[in-house]
Amino acid sequence: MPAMTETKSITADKIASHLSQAVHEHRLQPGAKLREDEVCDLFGVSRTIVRQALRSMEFEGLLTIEKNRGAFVSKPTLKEAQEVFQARALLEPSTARAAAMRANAADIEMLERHIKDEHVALDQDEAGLALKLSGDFHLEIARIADQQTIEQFLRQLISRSSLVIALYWRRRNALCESNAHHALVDALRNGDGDSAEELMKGHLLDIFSQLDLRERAEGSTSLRDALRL
Amino acid sequence: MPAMTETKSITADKIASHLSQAVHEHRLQPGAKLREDEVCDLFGVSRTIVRQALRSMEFEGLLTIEKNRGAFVSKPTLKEAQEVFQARALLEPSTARAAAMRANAADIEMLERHIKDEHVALDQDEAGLALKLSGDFHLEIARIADQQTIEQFLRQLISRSSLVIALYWRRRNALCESNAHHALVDALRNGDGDSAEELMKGHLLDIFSQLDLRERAEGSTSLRDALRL
DNA sequence: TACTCACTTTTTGTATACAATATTTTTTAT
DNA sequence: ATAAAAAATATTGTATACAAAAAGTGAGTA
Repeated sequence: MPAMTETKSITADKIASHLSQAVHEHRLQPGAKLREDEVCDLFGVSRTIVRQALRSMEFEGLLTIEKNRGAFVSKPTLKEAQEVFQARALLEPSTARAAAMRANAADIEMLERHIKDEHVALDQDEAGLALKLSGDFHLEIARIADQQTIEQFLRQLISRSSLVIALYWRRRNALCESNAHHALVDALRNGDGDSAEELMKGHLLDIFSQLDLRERAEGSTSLRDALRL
Repeated sequence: MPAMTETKSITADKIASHLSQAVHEHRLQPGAKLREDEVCDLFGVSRTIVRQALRSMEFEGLLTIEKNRGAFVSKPTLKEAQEVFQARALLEPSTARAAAMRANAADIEMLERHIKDEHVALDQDEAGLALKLSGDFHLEIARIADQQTIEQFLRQLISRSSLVIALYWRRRNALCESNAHHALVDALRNGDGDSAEELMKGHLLDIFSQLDLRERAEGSTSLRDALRL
């Protein structure tokens, strides 16, 4: 259990956070099963805590728990995929506008660092990490907009987006969005709410248009490998 | 707690549902504590199940669980109240539009029954029940629109709205919204998406404008809490 | 009276034991 | 050899026991 060492209090939240990261980075693929005992061994806690973590991930939409069968990484259907991006299209543009009105220098700097990290990840062929960072970028905008309720919904939507992308993304290697993110940061820096809103709208449409609507084959992964523990 | 007799399988969901209903109907007020043992006795299950139920209600925003202190009915702050209605304003109008495009005769009939039940509840001075039914009306529209993701968010938002209303509602006895609901049903029946969207937008603004935005005097048990912080 | 400190009781947090269900393996019959 | 049935194993679901923390109680003191 290398990574998880000697942090005295391993809480359900931390376990959920680790597992979520693995799902976001596509090290745990949709359909993968998370056995309770296995997670217990990896983190050194009892099933009580692990079950809390899994349950919270179910609420976020990352896992689907089937009674008496266990917890599996969710496999969003096509309809769910569409709904996720429809919901994002309703929430994010106006949030971007609000963020443009509130962003300060520190916010802008943080966003730029985000984009830079994303580039680094892509250069190192860490597509999963880049995807995670890209999602965080969107969350960061909600944080800047100071809209906690929407941020909370967005967290769920972005989690599900990650699953959708794992299942339906057309070109695995080309995550070309950094341009859009750059333009968004420019709009925020200039306090240009109109542009920010429009750019976000277009950006979401752009992502959605790159999804492949056919059903995808499954992949299976070892839990231990996926977590790199 | 009349109903919970006999049923062989008392699941966490059912407990959460019962408790949620009580919160929605304002029989359980914001700040009220839900002791685990008490709920156990009421429903005749172990704490394991009760804790699941409480946890799920926390995710929905109905409860706030404080470590080592217990579960309390949430007390949304003013900012949260505003955020809830801002989020609803983003999600519900376009959902109403979509519903207008899809509603069939059975849907319309169900909505009309809803309104009728609401009237009956008001006539019998069951303001809490009327409020619950009013929330369900909004959820029903999301169901008709066939937008499960948005429906799920709306469920949380309406739950929180109920708490907001418990804390910030101006005139306790006048829940005058049935007119707005009637007009909405008309628009849905006519398949008039534009009207449905506009009516919903206005309806939400109307509700929000009836909230009292001053901080509320604390209720019975909360003095000790206030001093503590 | 008002306050504090120690002690007792109550309540929540976690681990574990046991029960119920699902899965896998073995056995048996055709 | 294949397929069905049965046993064995593995995994999840629930209850309970114990630990840790908070809340409550009361004696003692200024």
